[in-house]
Amino acid sequence: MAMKKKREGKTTSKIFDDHDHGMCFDDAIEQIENYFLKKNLQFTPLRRKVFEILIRDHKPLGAYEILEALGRDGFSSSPPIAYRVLDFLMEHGFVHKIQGLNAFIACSNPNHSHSPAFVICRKCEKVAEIDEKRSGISFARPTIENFEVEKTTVEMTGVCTTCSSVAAI
Amino acid sequence: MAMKKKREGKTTSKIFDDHDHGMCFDDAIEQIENYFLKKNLQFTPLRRKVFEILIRDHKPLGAYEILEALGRDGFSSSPPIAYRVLDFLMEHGFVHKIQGLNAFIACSNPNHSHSPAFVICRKCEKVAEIDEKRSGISFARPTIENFEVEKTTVEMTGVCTTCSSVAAI
DNA sequence: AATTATGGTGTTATGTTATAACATGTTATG
DNA sequence: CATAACATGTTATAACATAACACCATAATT
Repeated sequence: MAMKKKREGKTTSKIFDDHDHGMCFDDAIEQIENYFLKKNLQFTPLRRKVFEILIRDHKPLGAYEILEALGRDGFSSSPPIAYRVLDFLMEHGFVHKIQGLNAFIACSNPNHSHSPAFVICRKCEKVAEIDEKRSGISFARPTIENFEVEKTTVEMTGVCTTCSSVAAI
Repeated sequence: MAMKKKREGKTTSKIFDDHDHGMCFDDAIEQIENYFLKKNLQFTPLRRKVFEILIRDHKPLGAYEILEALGRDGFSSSPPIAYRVLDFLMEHGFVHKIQGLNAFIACSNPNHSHSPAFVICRKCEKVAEIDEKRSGISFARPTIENFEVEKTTVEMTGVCTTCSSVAAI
């Protein structure tokens, strides 16, 4: 059984790590707890674990990678388990799907805009979530005649400076 | 064997059909022929057929739907056939992949911007390709510090007025 | 002309991602 | 208590995609 690809990063460009990860982790957990409490939603052990797996790695993980991690931690690891929890967390904005990678990532700033954009390095597969202001682009809920936009997906694929400085491909 | 979903449209909102399809078809074929000629690329029967299937239906088709159509027309219908041709046509900008649907669509305006945006009705699954000016959003090749953007994916999912006027879900 | 390289297509097998359908337990509500 | 709503578990399978290798045609090289 061969693995398709590795999702491993090397060192990173600035855009990918301009934050204090310890704080990010604690903050994120606290935020999601508060949110669930306020909304009367259950932050069950399974949901917590899935979110922790994602926020801990702080990188996009495929559903089956999450399942493996769940299995290692004593949870069930049949596919629907992951997909259901991921759907739930996505509904509430704490997880996003990176379409270009078929992978999932914890939201960097669940308080902020809910029209995030992602910058994806196709070499190291690191992903940065940016908001409108930072990206210099405007895309949230544009007005389209005869159409009600509910969700906007923006993904920018390319190469980070760290990877481009390493080798040419 | 159950089908997952149908990709069938009903009547449409303006944004989805503001063009003359007969002209669109002929134009598109002519454009791609000229392009291939100019670039010294082979517009083989298989490539032509795949493009025709897509431009004829003028809606997103899954790779396996394309394969079925190829099979009906006497071509091989094993998966790599479709994926290879689709990759080729995408490289040259005549086909786009709709990430949100895992489907492929012929490019509406191969001459224009190569940073298209797509408007996708989640009910009828009709897709419209729009360019920056029309969408009122700006996204092509934005400048991101420490990152070289190569490709930008923009997909707006929602409900078209035709579908929203039919029923509430 | 023979040789080698390149490009396009065909085929088998398998990898990877995602969902349907149904079962079981648990908590909230009438 | 009954029942509804929600959360998780399980089996099976659908849907999407690629690896690896085979074959043939045409072009470039010797």
